Amino acid sequence: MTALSRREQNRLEKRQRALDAALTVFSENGYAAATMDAIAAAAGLTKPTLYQYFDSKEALFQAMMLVPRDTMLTVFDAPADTCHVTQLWRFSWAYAEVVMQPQFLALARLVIGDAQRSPDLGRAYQASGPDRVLDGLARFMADQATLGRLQIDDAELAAEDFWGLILSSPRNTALHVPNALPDRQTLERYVNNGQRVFLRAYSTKPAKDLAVLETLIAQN
Amino acid sequence: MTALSRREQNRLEKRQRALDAALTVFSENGYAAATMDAIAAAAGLTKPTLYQYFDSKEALFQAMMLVPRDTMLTVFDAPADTCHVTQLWRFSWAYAEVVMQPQFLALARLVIGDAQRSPDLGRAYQASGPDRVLDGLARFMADQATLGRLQIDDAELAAEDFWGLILSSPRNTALHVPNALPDRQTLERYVNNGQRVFLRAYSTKPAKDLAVLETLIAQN
Amino acid sequence: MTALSRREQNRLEKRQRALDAALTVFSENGYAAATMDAIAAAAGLTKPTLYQYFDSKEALFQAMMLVPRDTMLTVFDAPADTCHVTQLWRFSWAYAEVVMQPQFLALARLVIGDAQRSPDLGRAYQASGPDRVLDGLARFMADQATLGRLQIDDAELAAEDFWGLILSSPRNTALHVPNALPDRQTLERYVNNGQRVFLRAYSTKPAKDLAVLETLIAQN
Amino acid sequence: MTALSRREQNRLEKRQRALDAALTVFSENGYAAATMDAIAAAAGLTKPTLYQYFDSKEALFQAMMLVPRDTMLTVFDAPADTCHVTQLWRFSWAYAEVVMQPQFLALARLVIGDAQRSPDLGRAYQASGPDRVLDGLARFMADQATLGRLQIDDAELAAEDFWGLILSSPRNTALHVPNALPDRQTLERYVNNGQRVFLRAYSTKPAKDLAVLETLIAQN
DNA sequence: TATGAATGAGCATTCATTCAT
DNA sequence: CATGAATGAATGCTCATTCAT
Repeated sequence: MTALSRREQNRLEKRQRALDAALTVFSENGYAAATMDAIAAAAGLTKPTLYQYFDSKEALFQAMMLVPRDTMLTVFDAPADTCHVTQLWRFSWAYAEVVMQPQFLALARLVIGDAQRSPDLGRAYQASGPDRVLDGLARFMADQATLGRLQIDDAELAAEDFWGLILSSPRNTALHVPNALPDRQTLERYVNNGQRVFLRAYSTKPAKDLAVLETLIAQN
Repeated sequence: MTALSRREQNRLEKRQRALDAALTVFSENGYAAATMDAIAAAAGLTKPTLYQYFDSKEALFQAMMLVPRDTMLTVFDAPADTCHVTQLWRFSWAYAEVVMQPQFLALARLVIGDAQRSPDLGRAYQASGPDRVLDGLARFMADQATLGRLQIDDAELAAEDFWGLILSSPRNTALHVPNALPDRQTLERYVNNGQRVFLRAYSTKPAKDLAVLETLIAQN
Repeated sequence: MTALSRREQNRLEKRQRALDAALTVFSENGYAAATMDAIAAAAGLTKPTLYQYFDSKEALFQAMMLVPRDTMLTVFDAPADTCHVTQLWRFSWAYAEVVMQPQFLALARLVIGDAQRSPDLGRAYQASGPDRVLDGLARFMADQATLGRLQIDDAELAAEDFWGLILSSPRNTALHVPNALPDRQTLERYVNNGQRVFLRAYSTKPAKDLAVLETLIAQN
Repeated sequence: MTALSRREQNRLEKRQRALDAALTVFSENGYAAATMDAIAAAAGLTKPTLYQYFDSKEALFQAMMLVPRDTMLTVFDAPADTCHVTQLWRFSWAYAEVVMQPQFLALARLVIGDAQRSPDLGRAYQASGPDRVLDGLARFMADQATLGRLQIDDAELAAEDFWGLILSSPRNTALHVPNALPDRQTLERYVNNGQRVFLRAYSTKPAKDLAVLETLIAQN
């Protein structure tokens, strides 16, 4: 199958090691303070070898930034038939688990910290990350409105409300204060509360939906 | 009064120029890529003079970061007698106007970008900025609950919900994409919608409160 | 005959390609700025292969420099019977055509540019190039003096005068200003004038010889 | 007078040291192989200080190249009244002494060696050095033709002939073989011979002029 | 006190050269 | 044999910081 293996495989593995090392070093030091020496060392490569994989510091940075974009998008693969409360609940946790990962937070810090220096990067991140997730969520909201389950004027705003309710607070704190990730319990407090408030404001049958939500919460 | 002026005044003015220049240069380049030469030039000072005011690059950075914290706190000076919808409305815009200022966003980007490098800074920022504002808001929420106007279990969460609903979305986008501040209309869309959703979920008299809100919106 | 060909031939061809590429790259960039990568690429070889033919950059450079020396010497194959004016005329143009070739000029620039760094190279070049040509020319001058056609004290000086009169000027300019080779007409101006002046100073029958020269010039 | 001295003087002196060091190091190694470290060391400066005087290696190189151009031009300050043979004799030696200086030869080697890499440099050198000297010489030739002392068709060519006769040979050799400058006697052989040949070809009164020349030669 | 002029340490990048395949 | 992939050692250039004036 992959006949050209060995060499090719070796290259890919080293490339990956370089990208991982880059994430570590860049996020610990910021773009300018990160040195290619440090990245090479962290990747177990020599500097010239590192340069064989990436033409420049900037190129390595860009490549590293591209990696996790897609990951974020896998978040919203909702199986369409289930009850909307369950779907929101699943989405909430899928997203929370991606977004609150130390690596993801580190990346977000990098993007934000360098937004002024490289606006393209920030724009690209926004477009390919948050915007796409919100799009998916907005489509879901619109569908549920059509089905008469949610009472929604502006699906886009509803999607943003949902995200703002479940994750904005812990994520902001985590962005400011690294190494102080909320524990599971704290995170549940935010995420579950966010869903409750959302349903109170948007559900066409709040009492019933809230009951379903509490069941889901109790089960996990 | 302050007879020793002249010299003293001169010093203070230069110090201020240095701090302003620091904000400009740091936020345009990030900590590591900002040079003391550039800051000195922007302040109209020579480098050694700059060093007379601040012992090191780091010290200047820290000093610069301390400046605007207090500003943020003035945001929540609610006159206690007014109707709660009005108070929330006033708070919303007071906060929005501070938080969406280019300078404030630039600062936040710096804090976030350097959170890993200087965790103390991030922690201090969180404690003296967001946390204090949320404290004030939470106290207000608790009061309104006591007065029977809002139906609130956890005042702290309610405060965070409010903030998450009115500003998390535009602020996040603005953090990622500088030089693309939302115009007034866009900002209104978010802020007004956030208040509506909050009242739907939390008000003891949603219909009435929403009507008040719409009046407020219409008047401005 | 050369039964071991194939392999051997292949090797020789690659060696030649390497030498050609070396001339191109070295003369375009100078010794230090030329990279083995560039030479290998220009030769259509990989670097290790290149190293199989030449032990080092320096060795390749030296080998390349040896190649064209002999070429220069073919210049003075004067058929002894012809009239001296014709012989000088033939020599002039034979030499001019070799010496003003872009490749030759490029080589000369390399030798001169690296004379301090590798004095042996410069010495060898001088000995095997200019010196040998001048030797041949000086012998010719001595012969013509013996035959009573030229009035010569010091044949060596006469040879150098001849060369200085016909080519020093355009060659010096060409050395300083590459990509600005004199066109045929300009070159004729120098070369023909040089011969005229030489005959005026050295011929025992200037009027007659100059007439012959003009005929030669007119015929070509 | 120069009140701003001390500092200013110090700066100028250091700048000069840098330029001298540059000439030494560049001419010993060629442009690419010369390192800024070596130049700084040779100048007794640190690298950053060197960079304060010259923005880049290239800038330093260019500045260094500009220095001696003017020197070359002082060569042809002929006092107009003297006999033309004497004037030519003076010019010959003035020029010979400039052109055969080790420093001048080193510079010429640099220009030639880098002509392909920086054609502008070569062009500028040609224009401001050789071309201007030849211009002066050609004007002199034209004047002498007018005065009936020399028999000249093309003054420009005559000037080039003169230069080609007196100096092209020793200079070419010196360019190829550094550290082997001709001694005074050898140089006299070329320069004096060149003048003799020139007068034989160009003088309207060869016998008389040659006698004058021999007197001049005998006196020195 | 303010400044022009240093400096030591470092960083991104490149290159001649050599293995492992 | 030839190749892709390494690497150690430089090199040009910059910057935070400090003197001498």
